Amino acid sequence: MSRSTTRERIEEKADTLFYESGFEATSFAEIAGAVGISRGNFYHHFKSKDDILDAVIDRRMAATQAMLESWGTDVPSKDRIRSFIRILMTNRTKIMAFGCPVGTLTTELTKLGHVAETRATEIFGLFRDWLALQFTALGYQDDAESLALHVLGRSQGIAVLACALKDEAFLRAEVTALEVWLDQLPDKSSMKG
Amino acid sequence: MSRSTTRERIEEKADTLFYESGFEATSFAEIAGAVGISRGNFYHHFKSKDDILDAVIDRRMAATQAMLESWGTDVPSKDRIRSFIRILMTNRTKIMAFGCPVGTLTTELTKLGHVAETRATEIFGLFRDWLALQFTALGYQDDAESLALHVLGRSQGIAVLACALKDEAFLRAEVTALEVWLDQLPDKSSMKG
DNA sequence: GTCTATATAAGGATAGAC
DNA sequence: GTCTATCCTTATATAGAC
Repeated sequence: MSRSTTRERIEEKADTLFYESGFEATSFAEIAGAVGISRGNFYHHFKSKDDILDAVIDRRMAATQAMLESWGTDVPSKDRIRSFIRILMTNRTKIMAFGCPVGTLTTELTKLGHVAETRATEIFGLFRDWLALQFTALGYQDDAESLALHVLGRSQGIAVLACALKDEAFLRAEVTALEVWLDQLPDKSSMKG
Repeated sequence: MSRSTTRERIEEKADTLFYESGFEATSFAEIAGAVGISRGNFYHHFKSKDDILDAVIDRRMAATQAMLESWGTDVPSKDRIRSFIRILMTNRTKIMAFGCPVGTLTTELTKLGHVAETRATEIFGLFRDWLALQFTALGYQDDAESLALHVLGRSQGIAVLACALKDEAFLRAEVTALEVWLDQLPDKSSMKG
């Protein structure tokens, strides 16, 4: 039973700062200040800024995996998809302030031409594959991936615009619209052969 | 008949670089290099980096206005909305490489806590108001703004995900889906009273 | 209006004492 | 494992010659 290590605390604060201020705009000084250590100590735990970015992406991958698993396998597939859509509501305050952590990071890394872009995009891959699994379970074997990307795309659009316009009413209305779309999608899983 | 001034050429190159590399990651040296002038000359035309950002936003506002006007008033409203949706197809190469210029700039400025965020968001406002006008013309007086934001949101989502995944098939499929949604929206403009 | 030279600050990264 | 001190580079911005 160990309390969190310095390395973990650095990852944690960097994760938050990268999300709220962006990767490039976040300096070592700010991370060090947030953790409460000196800049020099920093390099005992990470060898470069790219190194900590890798660690943050690892963290987010693991957190995403854990979240998807927490939504279980014993509930109806539509309820699991609904859990995904509801993230927008649960995290609405942060989303309206800073956008979606996944979308905004990949966008930034793309513009920077950063090598970690590919790894950041893999977080989208986790959501896509998990959603595709749910749509497959609903009987949409051939369209599972398109449907997964549709839900993912709609969610990203809601996050971008809700953040730009600081419009919670828009966010709520679009989440409801997406849930209605899901409700109306026929469950084909019982139709065999 | 004057050829483009140095100031105009700076705005032009800065506009492109801010889009492709991001505002913060773009240095004066890069802009100066692209224009073919020295860094010192720069400050004869703009007093700061924020000053050029203002000019770039002005440019984009004007370009947006001009584009919306170019779509005319003498064609059916649905065709005008379709013109908006088709931007995603027309600009698909750039969108898949760098995302939507409006969405990515507002997102970045939000994270930077930059004062120009509000002005950048006004570009979304131009699209929203113009789209709302078209939906009003279709007879959706009460829902015009929600419908406008729905189209704007869907478009932003398509841009973010197509860029992250570099997936043109996804972009094409979602543009088609949005056009189908528009086609199926009943024209209520003839029902008076 | 354009240039070179320079001021000033900040950021990433390293060395070495404790 | 943490600190202070320092190096190197880059960035914004200014001064002043041409």
